[in-house]
Amino acid sequence: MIIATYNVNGVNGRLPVLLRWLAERQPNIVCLQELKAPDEKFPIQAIEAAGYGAIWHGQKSWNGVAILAKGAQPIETRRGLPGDLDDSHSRYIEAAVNGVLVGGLYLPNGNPRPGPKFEYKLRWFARLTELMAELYATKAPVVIAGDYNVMPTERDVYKPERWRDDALFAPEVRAAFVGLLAQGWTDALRKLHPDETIYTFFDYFRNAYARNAGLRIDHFLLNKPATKRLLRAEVDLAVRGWEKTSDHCPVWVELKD
DNA sequence: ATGGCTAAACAATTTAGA
Repeated sequence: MIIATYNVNGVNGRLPVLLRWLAERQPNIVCLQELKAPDEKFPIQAIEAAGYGAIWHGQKSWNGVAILAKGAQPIETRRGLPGDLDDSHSRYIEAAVNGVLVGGLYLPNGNPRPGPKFEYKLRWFARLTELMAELYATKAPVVIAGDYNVMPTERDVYKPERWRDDALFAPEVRAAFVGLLAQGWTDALRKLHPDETIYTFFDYFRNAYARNAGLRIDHFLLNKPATKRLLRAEVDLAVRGWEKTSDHCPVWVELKD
């Protein structure tokens, strides 16, 4: 079973790229982020025509998350991150598909730092940490995938010194990620590629993709039952070179069926 | 270091991304 995450950066603007990638990769489950569309503008007809059932939580202009399942309807288990009724951002959705619990997240960017956006990022991360402490204990496989907007270590940044004070690499944010790992979660990409340079995002600016000036910010965290089934973890780098593509690459793991 | 690119909401610029 292939489970993927893809920050599409506009699900409607990106639809041809998304459909081509779905056809080529044939993932069983897909978490999408940055739909940038309200619920009624989600392209459900095209996604169903591609063979996928879906649930989604949209928002006008920004954010927005979805979960797709090939030949199945995801069973929604949660929509929105608990812990703050005033948080109106669409950044978390969760579903059960074929015995696996999948959470798809779009963690706040947090720039500029310092400032209210950075404070929001830290609060959101703290709420996620609470939720994931509960989810970790689930007996079934749990996969929390998405755009975490954090480079966990220096090797996950093309030029660490330039990002030192950025909200994606700040000590508080990296510490929060370490806090998740301390709960027991496995960073799937890093576990299977301990010594490789892995990037999942390349800025549209400055020809970043061609220069391999990337960041690793899209992650898969697996609980123990999921980790036992982990076979592969890869980045579909070539998609970043397609026409009208997202600034993020699709990322995926394969779990033993 | 800086400025550069892209999408969406709008209907020419602004906001946000990372």
